[in-house]
Amino acid sequence: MGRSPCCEKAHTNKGAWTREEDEKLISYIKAHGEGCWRSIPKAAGLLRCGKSCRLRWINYLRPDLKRGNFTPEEDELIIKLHGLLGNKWSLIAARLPGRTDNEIKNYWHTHIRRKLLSRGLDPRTHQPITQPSFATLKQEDMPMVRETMMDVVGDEGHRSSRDKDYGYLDLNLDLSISLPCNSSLPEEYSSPSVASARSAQTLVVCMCCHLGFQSSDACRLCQHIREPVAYS
DNA sequence: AATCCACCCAACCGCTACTAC
DNA sequence: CGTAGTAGCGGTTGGGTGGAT
Repeated sequence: MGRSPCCEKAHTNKGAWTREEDEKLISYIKAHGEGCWRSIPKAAGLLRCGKSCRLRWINYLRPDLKRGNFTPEEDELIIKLHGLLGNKWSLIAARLPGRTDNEIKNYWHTHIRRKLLSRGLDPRTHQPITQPSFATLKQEDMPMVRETMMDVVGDEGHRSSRDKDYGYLDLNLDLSISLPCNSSLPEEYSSPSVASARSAQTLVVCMCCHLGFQSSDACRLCQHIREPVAYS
């Protein structure tokens, strides 16, 4: 059983918004707030689906949007945040006041990707294209890496309590993540895939240590490794 | 002047997460 | 606990625009 459509497609406009539609949406939201998007089109007298209204408001009509070119500082911040968060455009946008996820996503694909490539960096991994990188890791390696990452980032994209305590994103956003490589690693970190990463001489950095949280109780790796990881 | 092509960006689509019942 | 409705997210598309030929 499929889901019912979000709106009556036969009676909705599609495509570019007109000035009149914009004005109707703006005046309605100014008067009533952002409430229930599904009901807004009818209430505002628009022949659009709620989804379309939401996108139009968030990406274009919101009064707090900062239009215009990205500054070099914003560029660098986007690059660093993307290195940390990946394609989580909404999380990246949350740290760039006045910018939308859609805007950042477009800007990434049109400008920053090329900028990274020109620097010899893989836009997806942020690693030098000639060196072993995330892209070389096997799929089965990813859950542990992801879990380690989530230990620091927290869920729902909000700052975790540790994040609040340390304000880590303001300290160091130039992150690199890899699999552990240490003879004292517990068995769970001694899988064949880890061994293969070692043999590839991948640069191994515990994210918590890299961020300056040595021996943090929050880090599962640090719970096992009380000595600093030997960097290659 | 006409055509082609690459680029940009607004908007759409499909999916997932969340919430209420 | 399962289902349905809704909001939000990320990937993709397509129209507009400007430069090159």
